[in-house]
Amino acid sequence: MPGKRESEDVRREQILRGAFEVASRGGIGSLTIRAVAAEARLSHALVLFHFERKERLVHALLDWLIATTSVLHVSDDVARFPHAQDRLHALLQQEMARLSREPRHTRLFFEFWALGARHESIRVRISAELERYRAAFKAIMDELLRAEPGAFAGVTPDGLAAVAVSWIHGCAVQAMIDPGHFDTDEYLAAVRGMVGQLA
Amino acid sequence: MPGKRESEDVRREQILRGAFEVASRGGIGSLTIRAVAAEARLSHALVLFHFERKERLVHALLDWLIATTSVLHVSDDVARFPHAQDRLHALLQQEMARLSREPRHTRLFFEFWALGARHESIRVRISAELERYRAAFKAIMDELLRAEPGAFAGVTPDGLAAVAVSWIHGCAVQAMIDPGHFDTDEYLAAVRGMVGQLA
DNA sequence: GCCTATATTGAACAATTGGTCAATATCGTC
DNA sequence: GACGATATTGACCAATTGTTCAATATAGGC
Repeated sequence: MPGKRESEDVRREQILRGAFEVASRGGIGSLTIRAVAAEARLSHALVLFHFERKERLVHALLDWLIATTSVLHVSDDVARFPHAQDRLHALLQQEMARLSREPRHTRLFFEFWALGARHESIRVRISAELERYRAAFKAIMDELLRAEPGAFAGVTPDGLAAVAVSWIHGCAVQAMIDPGHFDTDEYLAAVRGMVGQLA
Repeated sequence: MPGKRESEDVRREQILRGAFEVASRGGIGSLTIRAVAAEARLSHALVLFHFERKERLVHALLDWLIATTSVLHVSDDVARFPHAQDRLHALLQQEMARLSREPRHTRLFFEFWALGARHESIRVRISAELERYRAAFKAIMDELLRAEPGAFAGVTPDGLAAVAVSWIHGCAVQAMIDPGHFDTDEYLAAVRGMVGQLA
């Protein structure tokens, strides 16, 4: 009764897409081997054949999620601004646009984030992503402070980078719970006001 | 074989404390009727007797969590600062201190937050809390902008309030995933630098 | 001290779960 | 076209889950 055969890579991708669909629809809590198999139109035994244990499927899904999410990247459009504060603002705008463009990725990512509080292996993966995020902002903050040296005693690039990450993520969680009450443009205007005053 | 009797209020509180302990230890996903009963040293049937359905226990736990969490309150220590920006900074410091003082409450709250993305009843509860939070900051931002009218074109109190909430929550989620890499003092110094420039 | 109301319990149920395994159809190789 | 390797499957298992229910011990009123 076995159906058509397929290569390992194709099957894994097919299963992971099913897993994303299931987890995205009902949360990680609803992610079961059988639900994933049904979504991918496969037998649940085949899912276990390719991923061995559920835990590994979950971990593979996190990797897949990070890989398929458009990672933070300082695009040419952003990089060509001559002033550091303009680049910062453009980067913030770009990231906020991305979060609202991929709401399912964003929500699922935060679910993994919460899961990471209790699972070491997930925590290190998320933590690494967060670190990359901070590093990207720190680079811009470095320039921002170098342009106006000595003006902000005690304000470090690391501190500013952490603030920038807060903007993105705090903004994401607020928009996640009630998109209606959260005005992106108003928010960005306020941030621009602050950044503008900085330099 | 029934054990000692107890009043409804006492039992519910006992069960909810057990539920918090279980959910806080292993996440909402590990919250089962039997685990809660074991934690509270009761039979699992008694838990259902008092809460009828698991769904209601979960919802009651969220209410309990919000009620027992020291809610945002502009204390006298904060209120007596004459300048709005000093009050804002003191309030931010107070809230960040609270988040790290009650890490288990904070983590569980964010788990409910994620759950709210898919459960209407939970979402409205969380959303209401978030709204109260924003309103408290908006009051301060109002004063802040009134002190310096016309200086920030397009910057609204609502926008600034949303930014303040981002600071708190973005800070919380960063500290949640890797407390080691997150320096609270450095963060606050950066925020102070921005707020100081604002007015 | 009895009696009633009910808080409390263990047993039992069906459903769902992750995981194993032998049977089998499919595919590339000869 | 036969063959061997293996991807694929349904059946099966034990554990856990939420929920129901009859039995029972307890506490308060008489």
